[in-house]
Amino acid sequence: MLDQKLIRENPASVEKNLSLRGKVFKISHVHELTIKKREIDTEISILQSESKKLSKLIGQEISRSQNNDSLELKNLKKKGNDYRIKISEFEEKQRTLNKQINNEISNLPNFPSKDAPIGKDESNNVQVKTWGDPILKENVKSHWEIGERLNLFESVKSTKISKSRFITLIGNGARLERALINFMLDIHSKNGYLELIPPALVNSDSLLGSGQLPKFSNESFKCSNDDLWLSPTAEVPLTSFHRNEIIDPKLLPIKYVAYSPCFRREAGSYGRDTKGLIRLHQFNKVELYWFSDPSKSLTAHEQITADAESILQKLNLPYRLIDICTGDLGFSSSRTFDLEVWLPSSKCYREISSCSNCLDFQARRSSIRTKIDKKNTYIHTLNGSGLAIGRTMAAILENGLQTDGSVKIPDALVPYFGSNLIKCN
RNA sequence: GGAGAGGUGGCUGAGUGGUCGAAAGCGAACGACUCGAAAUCGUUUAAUAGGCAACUAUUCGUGGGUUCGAAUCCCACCCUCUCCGCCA
Repeated sequence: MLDQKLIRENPASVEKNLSLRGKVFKISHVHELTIKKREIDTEISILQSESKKLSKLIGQEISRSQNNDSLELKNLKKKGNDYRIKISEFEEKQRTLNKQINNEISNLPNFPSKDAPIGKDESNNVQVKTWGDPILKENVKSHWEIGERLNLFESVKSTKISKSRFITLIGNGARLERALINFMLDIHSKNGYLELIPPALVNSDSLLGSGQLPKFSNESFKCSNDDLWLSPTAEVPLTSFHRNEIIDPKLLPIKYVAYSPCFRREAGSYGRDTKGLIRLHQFNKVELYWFSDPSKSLTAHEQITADAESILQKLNLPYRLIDICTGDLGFSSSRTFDLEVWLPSSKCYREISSCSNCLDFQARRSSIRTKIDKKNTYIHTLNGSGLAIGRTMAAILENGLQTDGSVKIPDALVPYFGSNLIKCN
């Protein structure tokens, strides 16, 4: 959520900042509404003040005179009634205005950071660095072919259970998934993150707080009988874990690592990544999350990204770091570094982690503050996948494929998986 | 799902129509006493919006309503707790 005061006082700078996203944002309408609201607020405040004084006077009058039916009292009450009617008229207007303003502002995305590369879409993203040596061989089997051959997962049967884009993990596939989750949780815990397993169902306020609602209701699954949604990412429950709180500054930064299943409708992605583990309606993810002192979120952003990278390095998976350009930034983010892992079969890097600094955007939506110099100040929130489990498995299968069709398990994962090889039957 | 109880400031908890934004206690901060500390005493101690400030307004789960005036009365909803039932 952008600062309403800023919209009211400096609409030009708001439009200018938003336009970095490569689209035109017209905020003149909200701007007018905020000014109107301000006038009405003042008007109401004055009326209430007078009405309050009058009520006190009536109270004093009654206790003094004992005559509850005097003409004077009747006149005073009549006057008070006039106030009440007038005030309720203004309040009606105020309610409508508030609704309109909230609607419009909660649909506005965060400002891109000044440090983010300027660009229109993903083609303008900037590669910052690469790590490891990508395998460049012809005819490398895709991870779904490998998985099918080794009987690690099953998608056709899963459409019976649910529909397309769901998967059932089997045997070593299930075990590898479990090993990856434990491995990542352990590493991050050792690095100072507190482990959480949050609810997988979240209410509308939670989705609003982290920025998935109101704009992206189409991208999450909704429970029809309740105000509950299947959480698309642990970022949602983690943000709301501290919603409506004022956090003791001594506790900052708060760092959480959370395992959670993630559910996404993937509307509009028909025909893309239809096979394998890359794009599913349900997938597992280990998420990193920081509540940071506002003055320290830039270094926090570097740290959270490095923490996500450390998993790829320990698994010895080649990857690159991408600085997302202003036009490709997610709704709540001011700056995002994507980690993309090398997939030999498609000879390209695929997103496996997204590390974002949302500054005070989510904190304002969720009302999460801390005391700085005795003033309540919105904290900064950062999130990063550390990592998406399914995509990590895909990368391990393709990068670890041996000439005999077996798959080598990265050394660091062996203690978790219990074997250094997935053999062909 | 059935029956009951309840949601008040950082916490405990009083308050059933009129200076109640709210007693009291705890906690916290500051000061006095002390070489220092404990104890004691004194003062202070909610948030939000607007304003440079004085101040004004709002907020007693949420949203409506009654009234000149609502923490207090009415309606709806949400949540929590206890017991029973069901259940991993």
